Amino acid sequence: MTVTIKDIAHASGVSYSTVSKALRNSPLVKPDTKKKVLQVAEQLGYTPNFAARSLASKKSQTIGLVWPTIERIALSALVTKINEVVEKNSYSMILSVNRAKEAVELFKSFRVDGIMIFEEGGETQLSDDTGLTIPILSYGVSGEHTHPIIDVNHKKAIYKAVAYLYQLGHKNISYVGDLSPADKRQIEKSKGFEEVMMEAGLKLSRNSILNTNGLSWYNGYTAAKKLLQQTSKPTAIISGSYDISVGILRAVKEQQLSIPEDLSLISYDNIPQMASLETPLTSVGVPIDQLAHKMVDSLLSLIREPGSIPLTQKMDPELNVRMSCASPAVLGKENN
Amino acid sequence: MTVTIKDIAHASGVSYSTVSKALRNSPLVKPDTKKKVLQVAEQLGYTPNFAARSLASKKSQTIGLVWPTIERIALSALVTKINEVVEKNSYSMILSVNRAKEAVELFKSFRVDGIMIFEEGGETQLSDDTGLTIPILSYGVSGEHTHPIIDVNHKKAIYKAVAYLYQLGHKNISYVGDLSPADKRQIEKSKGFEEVMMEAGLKLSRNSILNTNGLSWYNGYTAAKKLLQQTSKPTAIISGSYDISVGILRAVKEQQLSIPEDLSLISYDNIPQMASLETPLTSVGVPIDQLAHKMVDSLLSLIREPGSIPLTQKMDPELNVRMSCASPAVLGKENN
DNA sequence: TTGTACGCGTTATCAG
DNA sequence: CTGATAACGCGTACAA
Repeated sequence: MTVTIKDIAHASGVSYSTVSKALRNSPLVKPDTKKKVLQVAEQLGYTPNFAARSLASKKSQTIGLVWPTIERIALSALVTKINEVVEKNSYSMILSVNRAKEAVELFKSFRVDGIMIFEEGGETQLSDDTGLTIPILSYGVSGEHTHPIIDVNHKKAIYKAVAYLYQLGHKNISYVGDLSPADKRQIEKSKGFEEVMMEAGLKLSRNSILNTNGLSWYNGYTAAKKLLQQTSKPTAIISGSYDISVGILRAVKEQQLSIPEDLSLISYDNIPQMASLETPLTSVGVPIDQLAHKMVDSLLSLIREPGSIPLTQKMDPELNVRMSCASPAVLGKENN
Repeated sequence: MTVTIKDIAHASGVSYSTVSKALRNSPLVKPDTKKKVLQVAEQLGYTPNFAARSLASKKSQTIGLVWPTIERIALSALVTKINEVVEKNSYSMILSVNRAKEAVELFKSFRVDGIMIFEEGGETQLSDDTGLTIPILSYGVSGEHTHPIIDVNHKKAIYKAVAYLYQLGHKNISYVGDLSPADKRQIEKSKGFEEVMMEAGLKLSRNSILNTNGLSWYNGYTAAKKLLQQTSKPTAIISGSYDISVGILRAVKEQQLSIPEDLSLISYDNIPQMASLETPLTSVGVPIDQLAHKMVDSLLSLIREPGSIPLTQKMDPELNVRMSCASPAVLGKENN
C-alpha cells in the first residue's frame, strides 16, 4: 500500500493540506510542525506522486531530453553534464532515445516543462502544436526553425583548425565529412571549410572536400581509404566528426601511414573520447561544460518566460591540441 | 489551453466517459462513435495526460531505465535495442543517467511500472522499500541480491575465449581486467579465467592475471604497457571490457607491436563498436538482441506477476571472430 | 451501447 | 499559521 500525504497527516496529527505545505517547504508552516511532518514522512517511506503533483500544479519540474543517436557517442559526455546542471537547478531530467517526433509526444504526455532535442543528421520537422505547447530547445544548426536553437559557430571552428594547420606549414588540407543535403549541420561545416580556405588563399582541388556519404565510422573509413590511395595526398585532414575520425584512423593504419608523421588530423567534436583513441586526436569544438550550461540556462529561461531567448545562439568553439598534428614532411616524402 | 477529453466529448456530442473508452479502444463503444471520437481528438490535437491517466489507473505503461555510466559505451547499442523491444510491447521507456539510488527515487515518483538498472562497477545496495515497491530488474552479477538479475555466464565466456586461443596454438595467455573487490562482475571474470586455465592444464604465472585497477581505457593502457615491456610477454590477451581493450590497443601501438602478428587479443563485450576500432577485435559476450529480449520479457513478466521469474538468469555468451587473433609467432620471434 | 458519479494524490484558494 | 474544500484529467464501476 502506497503512502500518501493523508497517511502522513493521520500519523502526525495535522491536516493533509498542512502536510502538503510542509513537504514543499512552505513558509506558511511553523518550523516545529514542519520538522515533525518531515520526520514522519521519512519514517513511513513516503514517495511523492509526481502524477498527482503535476496534475494539480500543472508543473512537473522535469525536462525531457530527446537523444535518438546514443550510438553516436560524441554527445554522451554532454548529456551527463547537462543532467548535472539540470539537477543543480532542482529539476529532474528524463531521456528518450526515440525519434524526435515520438519522443516529443511521449514527453508531452508526461507534461514535462521543457524539452531538449539532440539530433544529428536530418532534423525532424516538428508539427505545429495544435494542442499544448511546450518550450523546446534544439542543439542544432541555424536555418529555418521555429524553436530556439543552440548552435556552434562552425565557421570559426574550421577557421581555428585551418589556422593551426597553416601555422604548422600545411597548405594541402582536405576536409572529410558528410555532405548529404539533408543534414544542415554537416553542410555548414564543409561550406565553412571552403570559405576559410579561400580566405586564406589556399587552393582547393578536387580532393579538398571529400564526401563520406554518411556519418558512421565506416563512411569515414571508405572515404579516407580512397583519398589515401591517390598519389597526391593532402598533408592534413580535417574530419567532420568523431565517428568519421575513427574511420579515418583505421584507413590510415591500413595504408601503413603514421599520424602525425605522414599526415596531420584534426577532428570535429571536442569530447573526452578524443583522448582515448588509439591515436589521440587534436580536435575543435565547443567545450561541453559551456554547452551544457548554455543549454540548460536557455531552456529554463524559456520555461519561465516564453520568447525570452534569441531564436539562434551560436557558441564559440575551441581548439584542443593533442598529438595528431605536426609540420608536414619534407618534399622528398611526397613521392611515397 | 490544453485539450482534454471533455473538450472532445463536447465537440463530438458524447459524454466524456465514452470518449475515454473510445480512446482506449474499448469494445464497449460502437465503431461509429469510436471513429468519430478519434477523428475529433486528432483534429483538436489532443495529447493524453499521463499524469491523470496514471493517477486514475495506477499504471503508467512506462518503464524506467537507470544508466549512470553512459560514457562506458558498451551498453548504448543494448539500450537502443531495449527501447525498441519495450515499444513493441506498447510500453514507453524513459532513462535516467543519475546514480541508481537517485534514479530509482525519481522513477518511483513517476510511478513507472518497472525499473531496469544498468550498473557497471559497484552495485548500489537499494534500500528496502519501506514505501511503495516497484519491480526492479538488474543487469548484474550473481551474488547476494534481493531483486532479480539477468547475468552473463562469465565462465562460459572465458571458456570460449580460451578454447579458441588454445586451438590457435596459444599457451601463454594473460587476462587483463579490473580486480577491484567492489565490482563483483569483474571479479567473476578473472576468477573464471583462473578456473578455465587450470582446467585446460595451462599454467598461470605471475603475469597471467593483470589488475588494471579501474575500468577506463586509461587503466587498461597503463596495465598493458607494463605487461608488454617485460621480456616474457604472453602471446595472447583476454581483456575484461571494451574500454580496457581500447587502452590495450593504444599500449600495443606504442610498443610497436602488431595485432594479430605479435599478439592476439580477445575482448569482453559483444558489441558493434568492436568492429569499428582502429583494429577490429574478436570478442565474447551475449548478443545484444538476446539480452534485450530477455531483459524486457523478464521485467514485463515481473510487472504482471511478482516473483514470476527466477532471481538469477544467466545468459550464454558467444564468440564473435574478427581479425585480432592468429596463431602465435614461431619461437625465434620471442627474442624481440 | 452510453452516461453518471466517484476517486486517484496533490496543489491552491480561502476561510478560520 | 492551519484546515476545509475545490479543482486537476482521466478510468471505471454502476446505473440508465
